[in-house]
Amino acid sequence: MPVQLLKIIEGQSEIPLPSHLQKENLKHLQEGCDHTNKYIQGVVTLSYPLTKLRDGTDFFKIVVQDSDNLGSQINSINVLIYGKMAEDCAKILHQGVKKTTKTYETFIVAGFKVIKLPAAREDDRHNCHLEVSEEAGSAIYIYTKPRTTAASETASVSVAPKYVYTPLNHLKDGTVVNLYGVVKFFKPPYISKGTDYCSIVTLVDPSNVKLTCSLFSGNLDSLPKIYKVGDIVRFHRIKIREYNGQMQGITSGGFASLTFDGTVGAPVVPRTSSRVYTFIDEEQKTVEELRIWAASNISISGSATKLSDVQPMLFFDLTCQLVGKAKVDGSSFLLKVWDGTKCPYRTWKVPVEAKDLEGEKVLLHQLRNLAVDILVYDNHVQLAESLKIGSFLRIYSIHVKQASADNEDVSHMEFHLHGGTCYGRGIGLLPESNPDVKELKEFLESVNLTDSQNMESMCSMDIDSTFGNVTDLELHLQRCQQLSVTVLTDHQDLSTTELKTITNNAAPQQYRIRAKLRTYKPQKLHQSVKLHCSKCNSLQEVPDRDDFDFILHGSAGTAPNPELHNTSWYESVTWTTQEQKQREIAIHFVKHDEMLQHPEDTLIMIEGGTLKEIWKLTKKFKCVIPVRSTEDDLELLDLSAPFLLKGNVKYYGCKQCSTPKPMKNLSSIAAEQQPSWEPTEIAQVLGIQLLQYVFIMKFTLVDETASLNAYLFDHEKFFQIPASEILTNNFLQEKMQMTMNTLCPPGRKLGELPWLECFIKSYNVRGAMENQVYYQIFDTTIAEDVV
DNA sequence: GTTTAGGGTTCG
Repeated sequence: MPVQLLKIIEGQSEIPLPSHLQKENLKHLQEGCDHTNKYIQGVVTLSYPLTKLRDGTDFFKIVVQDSDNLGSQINSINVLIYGKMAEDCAKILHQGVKKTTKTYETFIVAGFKVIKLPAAREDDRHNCHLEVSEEAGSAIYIYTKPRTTAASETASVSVAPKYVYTPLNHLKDGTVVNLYGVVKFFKPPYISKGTDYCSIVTLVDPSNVKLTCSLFSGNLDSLPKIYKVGDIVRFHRIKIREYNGQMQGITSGGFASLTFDGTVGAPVVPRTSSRVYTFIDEEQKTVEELRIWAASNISISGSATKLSDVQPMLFFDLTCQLVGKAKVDGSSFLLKVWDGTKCPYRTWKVPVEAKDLEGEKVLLHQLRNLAVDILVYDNHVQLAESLKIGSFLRIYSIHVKQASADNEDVSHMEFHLHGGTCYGRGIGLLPESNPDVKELKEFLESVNLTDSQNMESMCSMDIDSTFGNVTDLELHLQRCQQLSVTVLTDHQDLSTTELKTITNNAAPQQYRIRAKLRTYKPQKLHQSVKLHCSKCNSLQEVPDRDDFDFILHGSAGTAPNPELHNTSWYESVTWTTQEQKQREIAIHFVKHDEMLQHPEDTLIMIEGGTLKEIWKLTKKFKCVIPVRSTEDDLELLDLSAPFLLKGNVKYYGCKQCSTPKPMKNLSSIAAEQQPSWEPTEIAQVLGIQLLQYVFIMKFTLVDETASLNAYLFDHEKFFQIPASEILTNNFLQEKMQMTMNTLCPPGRKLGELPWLECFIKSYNVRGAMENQVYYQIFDTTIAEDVV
């Protein structure tokens, strides 16, 4: 960038220094300190002729004296100016010298690099010198006093210092800094609600401090070209502000960035839009060091998903080629993409009119079994419309949703890119030079399209080979340093025990361990939910809806007994259905203070209802208890059926340990000041031993010394998801699946699995022949940032 | 010259 004369100011008033700059005393200058927000002020006591270095760079040397500290022993410093700036500076200074005495020049420099000289000086010069070189950024201000010239002027010239980079734990509010960081999270550039593109980037560095930056630019190209978590960025002139008690970065004037692949060993080639940037050996070293740090401190999960690997109820990032696109309606847009692999599930086809579909018809036909439809919504539509057929994309956080259409008996997979930018949801355009694109292109070219009948044999590229360049050092660091995906909720003072020691010891004992989750059972997570009786310690499967339906059918044969209707504590309504086989239904509304309550506060008992009817009633009423009539009282159904339905949860009682009591015991709860209708309380008055929903899983844990199987027995604490709600809540199922994918990412080598810190206890189980030692995980939970 | 967003998944 050419050097510019930025400002000429009349009069003697203030020098227009940026507010973040602070004056630095010469004696405080030290090599290696961050002087990004400091300036040195003095007078130019000596200037040498402008010369050229051997490589043709202009070079200008001056001596600056700190006039406020003349008495100080060291009050001068050499300032070396390189490049176009040297030329401009020489011009201004020498012009000034002609008009006046040189000591009238006030010289201010900011954004310099402090270089320590090899030997101590004998004179009054500083034992460091300042280096400033050519590039946009920091500045030199030269101020000429008015009495010496008719029109005094302050000239500011852009100067490139050798940049100083601030670690993320040293950021201060209101400063403008240069920094390096590893990308921990990012949102690819999207169109903001203002006038610019926006990209959100969260960085970390070895100080382990995070910084989230909001980057804005009207020019897409000037935002950092980040393609994946783990990329390394260098930001110049980012403004630091405090927001909600945390530092935040935001683009300021002159913001510039470089982005590097974060892979250890990959060439250090910056991605940037600016044609001119500084990049020297020292900076290459910084990038390489950050890569090694990141390899063991940043988890890169889910980055390698291919269409052949997708699982329902998951969000994933897909690197793919665009082969078709179509407008669907105002708020959604269709992208047809492929990555050469075949999705193992039936995938949906979004109906669009042929005339609206853009793309090569022949290719689209050839790829009919390989390309998938991704429907993008809302804010992503505009970007999607602008994409060119054939381009390579990374689509972030696609939602895989299992669904079935009314006219289909088999479910299919849908791919949605929902509106908003949560979790980095968005579309990124990858250049052909991207290594992942090169690999993908090669793979796509190897796909034989005439073989489309035999697509099932096609699988994703060998994941091991993708990670082939993981060095021994990196593996070692991973073993030593990687942050755990689980955390302990107690006993933090206990030290870690190796698995081999544990398997050699007698039970019972408690241990803290650090291990990786090699595999777990059941893989189908819904199968991990069981019912547990805390009294007899039995476990049973959660009855399915057919069991309940069967019991309801059986009890429908018993007609409601009219003598039991309308008592002191409930009001009854009955009717007969108009179906072919008539059915009598009675609903008993439990009263409070002899009054009926709002439905959402009311417990009802129902006789003769079907599964569907009962389910509908649970939506409206606080609690539903299915009952049947006997000669002299209402009673619960068989305990294979839920004795209570509340919200989404069916509550069951233990057949062994329950001794059902009369329903009228409920009236004691109804008489409470504000009946809460807690399932535990209802169970208690009805003589029911309540069964608890639990997750039971078997974790195969390994460390460097051994492997052992530990059971997870969890109501809610480990996953932070209530086991009681997982079966009826699609969202929670997805959350649990994602948690397990983080703990045990599919298709990874052992070295790439994250660490888990857990407590386990060993215990003996008496078998017919001998004792067996089992292990159970306890006082452990998923780390906060995992899901 | 200011604003945008300010990470933490879902209407479809």
